[in-house]
Amino acid sequence: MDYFFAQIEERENPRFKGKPVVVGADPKEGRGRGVVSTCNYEARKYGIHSAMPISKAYQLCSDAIFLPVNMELYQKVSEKIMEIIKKYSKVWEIVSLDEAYLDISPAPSIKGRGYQKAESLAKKLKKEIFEKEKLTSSIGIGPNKLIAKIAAEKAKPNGLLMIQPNQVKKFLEPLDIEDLPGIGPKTAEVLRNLKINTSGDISRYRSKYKIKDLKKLSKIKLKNLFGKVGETIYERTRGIDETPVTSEEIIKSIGKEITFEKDTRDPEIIFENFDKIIEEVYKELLANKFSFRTITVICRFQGFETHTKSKTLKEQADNLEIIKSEAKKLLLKFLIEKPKLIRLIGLRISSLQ
DNA sequence: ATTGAAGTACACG
DNA sequence: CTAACGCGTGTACTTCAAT
Repeated sequence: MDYFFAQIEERENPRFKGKPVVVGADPKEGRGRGVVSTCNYEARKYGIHSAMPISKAYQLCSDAIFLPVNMELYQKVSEKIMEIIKKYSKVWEIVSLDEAYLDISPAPSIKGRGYQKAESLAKKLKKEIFEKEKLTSSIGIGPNKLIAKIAAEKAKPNGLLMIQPNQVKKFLEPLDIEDLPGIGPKTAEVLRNLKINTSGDISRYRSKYKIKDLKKLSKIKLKNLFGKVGETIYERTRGIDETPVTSEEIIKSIGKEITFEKDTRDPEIIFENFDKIIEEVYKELLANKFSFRTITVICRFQGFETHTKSKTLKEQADNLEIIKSEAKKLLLKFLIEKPKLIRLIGLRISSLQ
């Protein structure tokens, strides 16, 4: 879906259309501590984007319409859209509230017309979502999930982009390395510092590293630099991805965390919030009828220094009292061994069953 | 040599 | 001129101890 949260807000309140809309934390006149969840394209003209600190977004455009995240609403809309999407293939995968894959590979017997069929299905799907939900979407079509995802990204907003197997190389090579899923800021920085494309050709004049340049690195080199991720990068730069489209999802952990309005050492504030977090995690655990074995407490101090402490029990447990006592022991350890002000506390349970 | 626990780093929406 | 930095979840890696 295109700029999903902000687009829903526009739909619910048409007065917002044409104005910059930012969904996320409260900017509090520039002192807010949160980030932007999603913003519309008008807001993007000011340089605002997802995950940007809300204080910076406020600096860039204090006149924008800043809205809180109404997750329950987005969840409901998402469910309706996913019901539509699922009708288009038995093989589907929901990735997030606003993203899904469909595997519409034709049976081998009717191969050949696959991409034409895919394109007409995609047009129909976009149309149905728009008619039923009044929201625009973008679809990428490709020989695998990797290519479909990048194509969808490039098609935004309200677009459709189909990349057939013989077009994959030409499609990928001119893209920035950050366009490749799995290459985040850290990996991109390490790659930039390799200066792979300063060997005297025209690439010297390009400001950004392209996937074409990345392809000069051997699989061994990438493996040495980034381990397993490096090998995946090697495959992906060549458009290779065999991961299946699958709807089975296994929850591996449940957690909650909270950032305080101000960094604090006040035990009232810390423990009141921690109790709340424990209750919420426990509620989630009950809702899923899980048991757990590992409890992890997260503590972020002033200056963003983040640590975890965890305890794995001898046996599976599903009891609130055990979470309470073990989690508090772990949190107390933090308080004892570090005198710094605390920015965030969190709790996660894992080894679920 | 293998396994598992604890802790960290990074990615993504 | 620079820094600003949520939340929930998953994967992978390192280190160290126990089996």
